[in-house]
Amino acid sequence: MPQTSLSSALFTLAQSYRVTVREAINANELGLNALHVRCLHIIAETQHCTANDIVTKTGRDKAQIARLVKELIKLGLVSKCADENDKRCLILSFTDQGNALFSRLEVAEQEVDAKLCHGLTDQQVRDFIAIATTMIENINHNTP
Amino acid sequence: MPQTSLSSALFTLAQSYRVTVREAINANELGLNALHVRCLHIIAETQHCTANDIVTKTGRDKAQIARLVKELIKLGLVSKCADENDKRCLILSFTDQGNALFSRLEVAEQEVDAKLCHGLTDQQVRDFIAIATTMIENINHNTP
DNA sequence: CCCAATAGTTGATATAGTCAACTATACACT
DNA sequence: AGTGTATAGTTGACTATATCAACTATTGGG
Repeated sequence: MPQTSLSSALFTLAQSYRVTVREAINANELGLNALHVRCLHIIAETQHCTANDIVTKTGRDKAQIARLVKELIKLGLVSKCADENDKRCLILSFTDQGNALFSRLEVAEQEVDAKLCHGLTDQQVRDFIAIATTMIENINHNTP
Repeated sequence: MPQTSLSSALFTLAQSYRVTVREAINANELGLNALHVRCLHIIAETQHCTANDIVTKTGRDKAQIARLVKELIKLGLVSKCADENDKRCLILSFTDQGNALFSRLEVAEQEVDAKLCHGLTDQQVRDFIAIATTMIENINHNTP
């Protein structure tokens, strides 16, 4: 299955990636999808993370994020509580269960990443991410 | 919007790419989505292309492809006719209209690609595609 | 002729993403 | 104070994408 053009490489990779993550995650019986996982990461790495932080960092529709967060809460992984200073903001944080699961997730992810990067040097992976980031910026910046 | 991990770079890029292609295509009033476009490319580059060729090259569900092809036919871009030797196989080919549209599409795509690759050298783009291709192979090969 | 395999189609359903309207709070201002 | 505007989040309705399973038609092999 040779890949020639940029668009088809991108499209195929995205598709394969989604499928693989889903498999890895289903295999781990977590009942989460790739976007759930991204949310968990963002919550983990953001100090008093709000739903809006997730919206800006993912570029997704806020309705989608709202529902996603609701699911995470329903699953008992995340809890929200209103910010002292601004009651509009609902700060998201992990429950104990969430923390435990996140550790497991990190392991699963490392496996996917390792599989993905097999045969590539660290430098290649870094370059790849850098170029992808440039492309993302190119797309987002001048959307006329 | 800084991108750190491989997974988030990939995921964001795929999302942005889909949105951009859709915009470019809607802007060109073609009424096609990114997967339609991939199908057209595959039909263009494959000698007596069948629906099944598209399935294997895209990795998508055959039901999805069947409906997609049906749409392309309904739009008058593609026609199918049974293979002489094997009447199960329906060979897909462009109509005149399809050919005309495909040319327009190529122009639109080049614009998206150019936008995406702005500020990157040819070598970087080539490397990027090569690495993406390796990743795709890594994912597809040993799916246990 | 019967059987397993293959190409494609279809229906039902699930998942993901989008749009617009809405509530509630916050902040700025005169 | 009260009024307007911006922001955070929620919800409903909808469209688009993707997946599964059952089905038909055809093929090639015993």
